[in-house]
Amino acid sequence: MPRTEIQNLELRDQRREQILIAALKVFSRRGMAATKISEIAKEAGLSHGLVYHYFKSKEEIFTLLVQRAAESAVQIIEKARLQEGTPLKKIKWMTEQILQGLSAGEQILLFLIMIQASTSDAVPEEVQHLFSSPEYKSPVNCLVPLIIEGQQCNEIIKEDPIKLAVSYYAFIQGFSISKLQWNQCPIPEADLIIKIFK
Amino acid sequence: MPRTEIQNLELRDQRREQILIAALKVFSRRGMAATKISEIAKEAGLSHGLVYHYFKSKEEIFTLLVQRAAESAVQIIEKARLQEGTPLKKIKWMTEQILQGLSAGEQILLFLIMIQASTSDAVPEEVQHLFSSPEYKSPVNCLVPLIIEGQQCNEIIKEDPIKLAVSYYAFIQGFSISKLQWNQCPIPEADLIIKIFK
DNA sequence: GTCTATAGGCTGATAGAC
DNA sequence: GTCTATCAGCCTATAGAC
Repeated sequence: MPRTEIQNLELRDQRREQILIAALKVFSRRGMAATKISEIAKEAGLSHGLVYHYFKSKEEIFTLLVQRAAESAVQIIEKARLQEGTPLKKIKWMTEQILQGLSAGEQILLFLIMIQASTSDAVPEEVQHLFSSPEYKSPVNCLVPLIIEGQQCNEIIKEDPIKLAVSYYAFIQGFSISKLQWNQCPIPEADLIIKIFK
Repeated sequence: MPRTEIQNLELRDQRREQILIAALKVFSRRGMAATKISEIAKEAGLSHGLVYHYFKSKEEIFTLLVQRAAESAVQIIEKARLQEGTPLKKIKWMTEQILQGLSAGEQILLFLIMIQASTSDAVPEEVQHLFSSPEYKSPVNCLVPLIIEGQQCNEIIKEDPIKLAVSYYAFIQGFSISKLQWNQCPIPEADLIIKIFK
């Protein structure tokens, strides 16, 4: 009995996801240029030919993953804003979520691919456009309003909010890297980072 | 009149340095794998053949640069220890030096190549050995004694010194990346970072 | 849908002329 | 010391069998 249309569509999505997850793993450790399609295929447990059946090119896969990572970076901030409590409480909550996510899982891989995508020149044009486009909501920009709110209720020090946002995000990105450099490295409590706002 | 032996040696060193500086520029923006020898040659203003006259391979150039970067990372900490004042004053002085160095010059390029070398799997074996060898003095390890000193004179909070060192270094690395992502990004004062020690 | 075989292009590295 | 021409190997992407 042949597969139904719906089953085929499900299989298709499943395979695509399988390849994307494998690609995320390899890209985040080796970078876009050094990653070979054969490595992605091997990680996903299928032939390299099949990868090209589901995706047009290596660049397409990379770009897709970067878009996802960018979305998820902004999402966590949006989630924080919906949280109960004062602005600083929201930031603390978010920091806890992020630090926890860094400890395990693929959350850290999304961070790493974002760092690679935004710091390397050796990425597809589409990715470069993504970051330079005016619509692009950078995590720093998303964070600024929350910081200003905190300043208005005297919870956060009266310092240039952009400077504070950049510093905060630098911390987060720095930790992702530290974790990669030294997998067992101790993770600080959210309070330690929050100090920069006081 | 032919060149003397000494002039030849000078020329040789000069050319090597010229190539190394060009390579640092390209590597730090494109990574080890995505960098082509022809790009290094072009940046240095000479033919690709000549690069191979001075260096055995692309990997050799990359490894050399990483070694330099590793040395310079530790050097700044050593310099700080020789400074006058209390431990926290020394750390503050060092932070000012680093933040200033990030603003311009090739100091930031050394940071970036260190980050690449220590976070990517796509680097020469020698580089991987460098970081995993027991003799390797990581910046975090070099910083710990200074932090402990500060704790002993009640200048620094009684928190796991390794955790503090990791956090400090995470910030520094994170900031290098932020600078690359957004060249005009505001630079915080050293005091803002020092807060994590209080 | 999935695989294997292979074309085509690019790049690291070398050889040899000047 | 410096350059240009060239080789050899690898990797992306495709074609075609099952």
